[in-house]
Amino acid sequence: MRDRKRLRPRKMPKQTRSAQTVEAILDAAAGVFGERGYGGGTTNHIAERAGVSIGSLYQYFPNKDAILAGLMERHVTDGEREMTAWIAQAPRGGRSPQHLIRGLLEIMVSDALIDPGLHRVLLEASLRSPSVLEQSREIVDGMVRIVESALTGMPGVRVPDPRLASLLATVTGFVLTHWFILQGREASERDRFVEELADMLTRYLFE
Amino acid sequence: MRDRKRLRPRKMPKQTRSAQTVEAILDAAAGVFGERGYGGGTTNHIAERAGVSIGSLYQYFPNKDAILAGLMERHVTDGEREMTAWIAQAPRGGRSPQHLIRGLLEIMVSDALIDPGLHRVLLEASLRSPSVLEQSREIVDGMVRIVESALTGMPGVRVPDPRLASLLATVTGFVLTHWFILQGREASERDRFVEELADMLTRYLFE
Amino acid sequence: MRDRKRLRPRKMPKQTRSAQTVEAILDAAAGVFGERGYGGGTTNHIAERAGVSIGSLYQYFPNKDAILAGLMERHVTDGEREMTAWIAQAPRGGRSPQHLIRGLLEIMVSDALIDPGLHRVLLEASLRSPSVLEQSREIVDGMVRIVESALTGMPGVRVPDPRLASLLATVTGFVLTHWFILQGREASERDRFVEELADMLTRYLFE
Amino acid sequence: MRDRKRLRPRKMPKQTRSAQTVEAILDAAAGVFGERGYGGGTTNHIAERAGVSIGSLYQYFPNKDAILAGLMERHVTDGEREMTAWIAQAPRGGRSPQHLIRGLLEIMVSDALIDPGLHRVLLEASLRSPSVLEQSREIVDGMVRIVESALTGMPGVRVPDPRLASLLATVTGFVLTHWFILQGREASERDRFVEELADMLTRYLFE
DNA sequence: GATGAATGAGCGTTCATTCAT
DNA sequence: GATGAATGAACGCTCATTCAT
Repeated sequence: MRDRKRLRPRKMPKQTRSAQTVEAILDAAAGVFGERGYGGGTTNHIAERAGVSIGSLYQYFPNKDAILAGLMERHVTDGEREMTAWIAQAPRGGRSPQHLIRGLLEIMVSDALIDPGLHRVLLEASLRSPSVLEQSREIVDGMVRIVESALTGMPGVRVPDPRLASLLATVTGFVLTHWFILQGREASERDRFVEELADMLTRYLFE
Repeated sequence: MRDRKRLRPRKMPKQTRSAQTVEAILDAAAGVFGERGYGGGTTNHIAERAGVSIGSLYQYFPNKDAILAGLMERHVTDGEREMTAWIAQAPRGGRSPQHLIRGLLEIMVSDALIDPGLHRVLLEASLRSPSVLEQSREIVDGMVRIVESALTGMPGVRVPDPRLASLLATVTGFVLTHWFILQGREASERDRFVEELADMLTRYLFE
Repeated sequence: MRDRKRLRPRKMPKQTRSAQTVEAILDAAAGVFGERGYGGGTTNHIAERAGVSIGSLYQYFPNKDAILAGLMERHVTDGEREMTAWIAQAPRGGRSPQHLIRGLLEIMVSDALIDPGLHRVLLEASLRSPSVLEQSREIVDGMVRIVESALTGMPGVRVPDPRLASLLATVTGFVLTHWFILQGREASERDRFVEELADMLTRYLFE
Repeated sequence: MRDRKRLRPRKMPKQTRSAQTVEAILDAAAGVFGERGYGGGTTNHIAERAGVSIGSLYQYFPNKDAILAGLMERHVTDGEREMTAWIAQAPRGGRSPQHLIRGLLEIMVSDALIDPGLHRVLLEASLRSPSVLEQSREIVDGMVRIVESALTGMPGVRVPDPRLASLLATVTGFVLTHWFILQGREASERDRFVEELADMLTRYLFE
């Protein structure tokens, strides 16, 4: 219940200046959390780095968790858009399922590589706070729906329950790519790993 | 450097009383961390619940993180033993690879079900603290080795690189089962999910 | 390294309110340390006596030692000003060297008499913490320079090395007066002692 | 009143083994306090370094301060013996007062040089604890008596009040040499300083 | 709206000392 | 006598959050 606080920003900034402030705070928070973790990054650090007063920060975000939620939302939107775009254009190229899947995995990987420190914090947060967990669940659900709709109508699909299969495949892709990034291994290893993962998912989903 | 603090217990308890104290502290910590999270659980809470003074707690554990590490180690030992035992006895029954894999997944699941709250904290900690991450990496490595040795010499293995395949399959099994448990879904769903996961891994590993 | 923490105040108080807060903290610290010693005086005691929250205290002083350093600096500034003023006006009166020296000693004595407990703590601190020792060394250096410039150009000076003599005489005056005060002896004794000390220093410095 | 605890060792060790234990504890305490200061050195450290259990330590010393007092007493006895010996033999050599005084100062200096860290702690303690202050006052009194008896009957003494002069001269010698040592300056400087100090005291005491 | 000084509950941890074994 | 596990009051200090200006 303690964690059920509101996570929405306090005001929907419609004016340019407000939007810029929010953006500056989120940028600063990404940096601070990425470098020092969630517990190690203080709201005062964030405000200072954003160039606003701590009072202003609390005018836009009701509490520290809400900053994290804002970060998560902003971060995830791009990823979803990329995935959708990839799926939409893929059939046109007439490429193999394996190619489709690899492309999705690489979107996830490059997404996580932008700022591994921040990713670690976002994952940590989804374990720590029920409300953030809820949010991350919605994100995964969004991705699952994208994948499910892509699967539907593709030739050679072997799984009897597309919903369950989409869930399993998506979560596997999502969690495994992130797990790998957080290990901090080298780029050469990473390609081998992604390739193998794509192979596993392809064999699972297609005949 | 800050995270490189010693996580080893301060003294190896040789006397019965000491061993009981350590055990009581770990039991209490499992409860406290499981209920309130790592950040929310205080060392004084743990000591109180364990029925020892805070001073005694710090006589056995140099800091809060070390309690978590102790918890992790204790928790993981049982799991590894179970997995090894299962693999050792499986061939005798002449069962299918699918059956072997399902068994391993179920060990992981029941392991995580004992105390989901604690599991959440252990996962969270491995994202938060490099030294705990190191420890969890060793744990996964241990499981990977177990799986790799099981794979070697089994008929019908299709993967060219058993080491990589073991890593991928083990991590997938480990992370996905935990991910699922942490979602708090129902038992009926869970069985379907584990079955599907076993199917995916079997198709990946075997012809 | 542990002792090399910053001792400077955290923020230069520019607003009136802040300056008052800093002043209140220093006043309270003088009282608390004087009564209970450095180790016996807690930062919470100081904050309470100052009528500010412990958080505010730490907004102006990064740690406990810094409060002591602030105290030292504030305390010493007055003393130096008095000594300089005395030396500047002394020649005008055409008084004897003995008179000049007695005056300086009496400034030191009355300085120490304002709050003997605080003086004890300041001396103690300069033995305990290298950084405070550094600060006290600078203070002594300041006094030595004042004395040396006074000595230069006075008639009847017999010492060949004015720098060394100033150091010896100043330290002797400073340390001995403080030592005497800390003995807690009576006022009548004190006058005899200061007189004798002045005699010794005069015979040392002048023909 | 809090500081008026008993500082005497709990038992006068007449048996060899007890005496050895006490000695070992004092040796260990000298090392620990010298290296880490009084506050930084714990009784457990001392016991460990002495090779005895913490329980045994408290069998011989009622509290931490008593260890310091024991250290002070042991340390000072040698110094007094040396000073007495020097004074006793000096007249035989028919040496100058200046020579006598320099010898006394050099005893003090070499005394302090044996372990400057420990000396710092002993001085600090005499500022911190009234009971240790009392003890150090007795020590100084002892030295003053030695000096006074030496002064009596020497030719060329110019001071009218030998008791006061002995006090002033002794304290000056004692405090200044210690002050200088604690500055950590170089040996060459030290000789100049002691010479000058001897000069000052000689001019003060003798015609 | 913006500011930033002020708040204070509560944290992890220490260490002199005791006392059952 | 000797041991060392156990004690627990008390410390310095942090930081999310508020609210008077």
